[in-house]
Amino acid sequence: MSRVGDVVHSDGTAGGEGENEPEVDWDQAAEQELWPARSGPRFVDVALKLPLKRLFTYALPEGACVQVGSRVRVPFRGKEMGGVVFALREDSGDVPPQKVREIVKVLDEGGDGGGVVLPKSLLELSERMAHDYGCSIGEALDAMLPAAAKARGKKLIPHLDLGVPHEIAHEAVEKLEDQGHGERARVLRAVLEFGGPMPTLQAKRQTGTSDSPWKTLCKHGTLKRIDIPEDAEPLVPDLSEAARDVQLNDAQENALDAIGGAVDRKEHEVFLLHGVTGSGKTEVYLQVLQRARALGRSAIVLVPEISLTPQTVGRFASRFEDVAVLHSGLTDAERAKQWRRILEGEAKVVIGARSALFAPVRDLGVIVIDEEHETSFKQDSTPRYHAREMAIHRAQIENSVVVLGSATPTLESYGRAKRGVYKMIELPERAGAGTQPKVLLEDLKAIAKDETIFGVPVTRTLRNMIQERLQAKDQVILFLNRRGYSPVLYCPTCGDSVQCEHCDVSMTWHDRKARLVCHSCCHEIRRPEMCPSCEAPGLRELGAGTERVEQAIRMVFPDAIVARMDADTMSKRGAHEQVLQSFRRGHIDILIGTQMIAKGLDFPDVTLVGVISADVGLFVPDFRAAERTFQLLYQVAGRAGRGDKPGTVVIQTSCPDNYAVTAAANIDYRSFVAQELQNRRLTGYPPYARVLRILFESKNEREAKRAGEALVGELQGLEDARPQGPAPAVMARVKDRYRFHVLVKAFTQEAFDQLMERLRDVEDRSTRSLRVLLDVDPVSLM
DNA sequence: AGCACGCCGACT
DNA sequence: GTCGGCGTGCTC
Repeated sequence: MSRVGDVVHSDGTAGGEGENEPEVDWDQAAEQELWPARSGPRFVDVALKLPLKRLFTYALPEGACVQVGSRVRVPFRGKEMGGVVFALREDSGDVPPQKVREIVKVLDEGGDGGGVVLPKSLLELSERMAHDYGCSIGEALDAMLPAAAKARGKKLIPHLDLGVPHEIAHEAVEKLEDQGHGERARVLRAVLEFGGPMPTLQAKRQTGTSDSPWKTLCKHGTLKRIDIPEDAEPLVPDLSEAARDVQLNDAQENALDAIGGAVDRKEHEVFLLHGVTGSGKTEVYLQVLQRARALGRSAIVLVPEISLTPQTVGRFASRFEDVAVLHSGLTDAERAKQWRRILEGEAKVVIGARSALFAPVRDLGVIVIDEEHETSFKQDSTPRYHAREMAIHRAQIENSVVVLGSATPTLESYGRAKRGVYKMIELPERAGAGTQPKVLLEDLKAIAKDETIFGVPVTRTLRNMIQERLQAKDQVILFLNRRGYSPVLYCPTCGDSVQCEHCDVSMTWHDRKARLVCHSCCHEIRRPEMCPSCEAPGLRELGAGTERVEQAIRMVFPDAIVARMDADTMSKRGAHEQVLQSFRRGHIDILIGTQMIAKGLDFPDVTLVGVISADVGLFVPDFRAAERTFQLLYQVAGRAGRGDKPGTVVIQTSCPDNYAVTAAANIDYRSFVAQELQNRRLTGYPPYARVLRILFESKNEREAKRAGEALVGELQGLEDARPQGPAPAVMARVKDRYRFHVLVKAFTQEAFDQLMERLRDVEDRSTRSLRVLLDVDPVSLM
């Protein structure tokens, strides 16, 4: 009997009884390069971007050429639709000939014409995704292909170039700054630093400005607008970090040997690179990529969306010539272009967020998944795939190596590595200068009255340490994973708090905006004069968010330069980069923020990190609550002492005995994982089981609950599977819809497969009033 | 998904 | 008498 955590082998597709079940013999498909055959009617099975789990058969027009993987346009229900050819056939099968219609247009002919089609490996992967996550092949392909794979033709891209000599432009920047024309100054500086014609779009994004600043500068002649044909555009312009090979330490060297060896041998293997923060994982990735490139093989690097900064990208881009960067900021046309470059073999190293996994590179040597534990690798809309799992499948198909890197691996990955399904590689020490920071736990239960400032707990220890760092001209990061001013507005008379009228959550008070905001549905209201339930006046702010922390810190340290970074202050494009740049240049003393600042930032002058409260999220009824708290605290702590100076971390908490908190305080992954594995074993959660979640949503509470009950009833008596619920989801009501979920745990692979077979089509139970959603291996129970 | 068909209740 | 709610079925 296979263990539930071992699902990394390909077991083929589900048995198909349907008339045109998407079953393709890929080896055979590869042999059919010469198509069309000389005679006979020809048909193709096409996957359409619909939630329909079957393919549709179309006739091939006289003289047309297609291959498996060609994109086509077909008539469907009176409309034209895009699709992908999934199989070629001699006859129309069970479909009556009069029903079969003809393809309208073939977008990729393939074959000798020099055209390119989707690589077979990606088609196979789409089949895998459809199978594993219960979606249609069309939906899977839709998630894999760029939005506008159709965009073509060379258009002119507007660029900005200096209209005056360098020195004069420099002077102009300063003049503009003095005159208070900050926006114009920033744009001009950006172009100046770019060192050549800069795409107007990029200039706007980087500086977070509108059209008017650059237009004014053009009018004055300081800048001039020039149009450059699409092709000539540089692809990765921002090479901020210099290219140099770093000397690896012994641990890194061993890691490189092991991983690089597998790459050299063209073997499929998965490595878990478990390295403490600052242990130099990135340098290992880079040299592994070099090994792959030296063999002419390609590579894909997946990073969490938030780490896709110019710094990260620059580090990869400066080391390789042929890099393509795929990030969410690209327009459809830009994305399509990068995709095309990759498809045509021009770019062989791809770096990007989740969906970059599907970049159509050939001869894939290695896939790196950095920060493997990040939940952003799981897509939160259909198809709800996990990029880590799909990466392993792709690597199996293409005989490539996967490197999963993290300081705090998920229990799933750690469990598999421990059992030898993955190869574990440890980097136990910080590379280069940094040493692990000293961590202090401050008990908020024992806090004195004068240690609460404006409702924000700032213990004497934390306060003194901030003071010290300010004097030493070091920098401080203060972390609280909750935005807004206060998460609750409560009534001292009756004890109720203001709830969202559409959701079952307290509304968060935003002082700057002077609005009450629901963080679940974004509904906003003005602050009520009196309590909505008892009509008593005098509603009070309870608890603290980053906005309130900012207020308190400015109060206590009036001379410090304080900046806040959270979803509220970072809405403008480019704002993120701008704050980080000022911080890097030392223009900010104290940076306050949410998890946005917890990850990946590398600032050598930060010698103190304060966690205002470690408790946020600890009591969410989700089996991953402890894991997430630990990861977050560990990552934040890792921001301190990255340079030569030693760092200190102060964690304020009401739960100083909680194992997730203490393990993070000791920077001890092992003790956390040992404890958490024990809990997971006792409660029957991953890695000891795989979980399927079925969510039922309806405006009628009873309807949602009943649908859940019906499903649980049907799933009784299965071996090695345990359905539980229905229970209200962590968010029990959102936008007036009641939400219940059923969790099903499968303890063996066989049980899981059986369950998946039964639940493959649960979403079809959706009606006008009831929404049913299937989530395989959920990362959140919200 | 999106759209047509067809079935029952409550209105000008 | 119709209008319109919603369940059912189909799309090559």
